[in-house]
Amino acid sequence: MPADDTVDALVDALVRCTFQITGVLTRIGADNDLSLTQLRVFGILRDRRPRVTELAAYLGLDKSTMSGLIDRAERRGLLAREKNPADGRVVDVFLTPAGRDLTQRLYLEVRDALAPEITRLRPAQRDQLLALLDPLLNPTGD
Amino acid sequence: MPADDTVDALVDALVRCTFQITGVLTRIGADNDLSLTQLRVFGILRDRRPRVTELAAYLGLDKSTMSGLIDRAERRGLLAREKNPADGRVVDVFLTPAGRDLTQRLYLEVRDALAPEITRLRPAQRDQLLALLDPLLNPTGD
DNA sequence: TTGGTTTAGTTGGTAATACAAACCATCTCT
DNA sequence: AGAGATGGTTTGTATTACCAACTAAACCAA
Repeated sequence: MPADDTVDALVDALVRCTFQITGVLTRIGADNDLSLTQLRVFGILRDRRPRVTELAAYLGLDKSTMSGLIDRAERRGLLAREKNPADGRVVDVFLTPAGRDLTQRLYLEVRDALAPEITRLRPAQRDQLLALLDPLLNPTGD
Repeated sequence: MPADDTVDALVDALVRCTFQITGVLTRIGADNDLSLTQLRVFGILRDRRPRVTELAAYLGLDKSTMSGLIDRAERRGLLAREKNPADGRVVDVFLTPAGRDLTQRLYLEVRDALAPEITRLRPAQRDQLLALLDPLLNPTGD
């Protein structure tokens, strides 16, 4: 692994960018009484209906952690559990209408919070950035 | 604020990128018995010697949270407190040699973990990405 | 079909993270 | 000197997170 200043600078920029966005997300979560982790849960449930273990795997958390997280959100009426009819051991998790509303609101808040930074880029640059982030997100090939 | 699909896609990509990198950082932290927050603490102390409140402000945390964080790391000999000679109320925080070593190792681990993704970009693209991230990080002007 | 194993999820125990409120020490300003 | 502001710690509580132990359901083998 050869020393490469650009790689170093990029690692630095990516990490700082990560913390900056995490800060925004944490703040928006806190405004809605949600932790960052719960925010992620809602993000995942937006277009999925996973079982508990799948959800835990997405988030890199233990099953038991997942149980508690779901408990608390369920008590608040934001999501619900349902036994999987095909396999009695499995519990599916999904958003309630209230949870869906909240998720939508959260998404708009995040969008509005990040928009000022994004619109600092010219439209052509936005497309460029999108194209550059893609290979970082999708480990296609390799 | 007009609807703009590119902005939406970019928000999505940035958030996913954030969680992906957070995952990497969390794993590296865990391998070294450090939480993500502690990782950030070490990152900040790498080239600073802040007072407790400054550190808390950087991280967006309460003073009291900071106290505990520092306590635990201090007990492990990774960082130290020192009364500020100019103002008896203030406590400065800084890395011990052991903490400095650990921080350096962590940095290399992060670098190695992110390098594969980065080297998927051609060198010219890396420079481009760096240039595009810059305005997101530095709210110059506005 | 019965018995052993694996899989899915919950429960209980512990440590770390995080906040708020109360508190002590020090500094600042009048 | 005394009142108020500032910087940190302490205390109490909820959440996050892990591990280990447990229960229920499914699978598999003989």
